[in-house]
Amino acid sequence: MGLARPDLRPDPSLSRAEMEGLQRDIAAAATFEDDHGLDPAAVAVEEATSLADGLPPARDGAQERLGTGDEGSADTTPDPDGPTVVGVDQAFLTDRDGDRPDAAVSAAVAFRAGTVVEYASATTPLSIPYVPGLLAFREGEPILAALDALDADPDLLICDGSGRIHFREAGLATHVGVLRDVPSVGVAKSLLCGEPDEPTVERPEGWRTPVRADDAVTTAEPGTVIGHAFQSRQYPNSKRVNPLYVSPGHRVSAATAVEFVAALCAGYKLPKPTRLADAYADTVKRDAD
DNA sequence: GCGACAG
DNA sequence: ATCTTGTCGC
Repeated sequence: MGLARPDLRPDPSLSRAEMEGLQRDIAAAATFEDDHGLDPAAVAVEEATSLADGLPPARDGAQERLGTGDEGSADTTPDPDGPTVVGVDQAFLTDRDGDRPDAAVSAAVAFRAGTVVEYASATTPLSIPYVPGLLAFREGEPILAALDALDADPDLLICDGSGRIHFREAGLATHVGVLRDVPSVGVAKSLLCGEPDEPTVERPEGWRTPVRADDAVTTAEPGTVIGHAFQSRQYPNSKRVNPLYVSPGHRVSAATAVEFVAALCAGYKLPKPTRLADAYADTVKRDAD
């Protein structure tokens, strides 16, 4: 599957102003409404049962297909032809004294009927530094490379970062979703911009509140709902867990984006596709040492 | 000029 | 994001 919008693909030599202009074009091409035909219940993963949450062995190849689910058991509604949800995340190799070039290890983990069906990864040299608001220019290409290494065709992408919760409504999830024209959702662990309707501290599991555009969001009317703060996990006692900030990437509404994430967290803070992609990227990274 | 800012 | 061991709690 190639790019749906090659005209919106960033050139590595863009100036900052040009990157921001491209983000406005990407936001204009994005759809923040439901256009996927997916039912959150159909993408749900099994609730955490025991300690059976392992990873497969990281092999030399860039990808690996699994014939049968190797984690958990698809006892409820084992629909082999159900929608494919893909989680993407990255690990980084930093340049300690010129030993090796800076690089990103991107991992994509595909789920169907609540279980893993494929792992893929790609290692990409990094040139652009991290700049708040321009994350997609650093991580977008590496993520697309990992998706290229995946045989599965994603029906929904779960990205680690913001989507519509962004200065120009074009965060990482929106960037990747629009370029591939795949429904996508952004899941961030901290808030880039916007204002939650209510304070988010010490909320019970399952709690959520809208995040509205504030003055920092230059492309939306102030007050527009651009995402949600969502308490995916909380402990009865002791330490408190921070909420997630969920926002539409492309072809998903703010309300449905939270429903997808709620169906994918299964008792953990992060969606399972994200957790496994994170762990797989780390595994591949370690093997590179 | 300062603040504030996903990963 | 990354540099890093143990440790407290469910």
